Amino acid sequence: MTTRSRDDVVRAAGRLFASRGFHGTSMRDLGEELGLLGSSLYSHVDSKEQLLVEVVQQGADLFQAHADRVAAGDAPPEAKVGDLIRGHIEIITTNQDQSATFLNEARFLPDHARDAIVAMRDRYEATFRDVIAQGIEAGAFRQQNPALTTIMVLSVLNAVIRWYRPGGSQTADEIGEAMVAFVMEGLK
Amino acid sequence: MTTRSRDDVVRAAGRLFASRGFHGTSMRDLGEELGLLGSSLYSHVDSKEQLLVEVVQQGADLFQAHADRVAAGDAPPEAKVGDLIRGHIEIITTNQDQSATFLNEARFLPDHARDAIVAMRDRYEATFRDVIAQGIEAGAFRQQNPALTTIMVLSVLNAVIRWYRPGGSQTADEIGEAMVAFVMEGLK
DNA sequence: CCTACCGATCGGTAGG
DNA sequence: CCTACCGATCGGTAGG
Repeated sequence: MTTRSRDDVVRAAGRLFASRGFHGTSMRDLGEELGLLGSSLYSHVDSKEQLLVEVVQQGADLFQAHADRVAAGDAPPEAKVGDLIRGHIEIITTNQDQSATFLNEARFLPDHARDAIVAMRDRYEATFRDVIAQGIEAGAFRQQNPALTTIMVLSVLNAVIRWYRPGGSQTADEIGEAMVAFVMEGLK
Repeated sequence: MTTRSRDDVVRAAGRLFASRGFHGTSMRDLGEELGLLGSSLYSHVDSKEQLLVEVVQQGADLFQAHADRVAAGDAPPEAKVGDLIRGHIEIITTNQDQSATFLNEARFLPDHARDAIVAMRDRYEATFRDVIAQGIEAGAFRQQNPALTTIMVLSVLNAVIRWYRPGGSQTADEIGEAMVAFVMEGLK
């Protein structure tokens, strides 16, 4: 094995934070995962907290970038909702470590970083909510409370990180399409 | 403040495990929460792990007892689904600490205890699935995959622990009824 | 990236 | 329930 890059360290941190939790992972655990000593990690990063910040930020960025892309498009609300869902599932299933760390460990972030992540999550939710509200206004969806609907939709989508396993009975795409069908049925 | 009972210790453990996580809670933290030293806790319990086992078990028992009660009744499947949902939300909203610890920290249980909890959760899911399957068979619900539907329904219900706050804009009962309405719409 | 540490904190025990 | 500890482990640093 050759020498490790900073990115290798962050990626390994995501893996361990996702499976053992931030507080359940020691710097020595992380070193072992990479074949080096815990103390050697400090030539790549300043602190354990910094690793958490970066992994969570990566997760948040993936979701936000995707939502911005969909929101900027000119598709009708119905199509946008489908794209939002498909993208969300794709991100979770292909970036499980960052997604799980973002969804489960963000609460352990230091105050400043946590505030920033909460703001991003709120903006992400707002994107869903706005598109759903537009669909209601356009008459494509039935009358309903867009805020509550958004929470419920994201609950189902986020829970996928809890039960999805690559190589399981359903592919990531199948799950995405099942989620789209499920949500569309609820919206109309 | 008078002397603490073993039950006080378990309850306080639930509070801290729910908010800081199992690995983010030290026995000294827990002692402080109760106004005594960490070492004094060992006159009430054998280990920190034992506390986790008990809190998670309490959570699991609440859900399971409720599901068994509904399943044993002779109401039609449609009514049973509503009762299962209402009870689930009521347990989460009135036992937030045990519910959060059960839902978020069970993965940190020692192997033997975790296996038992996973088995209980599977049985709980099976109760939902069976009632939904009965509803489909009876023609009350549309044709669908009961296993996938159950996962999605429980995803929405379990996520309530993440956003419900007592004294918020919606009462626990209102949330329960909103969940029943949402799920019923999806089932039919 | 390792050697060799540091002070702080961890879960837990003996004895009262 | 406290006093007084224990060995192990924690995040992190200095110096090479």
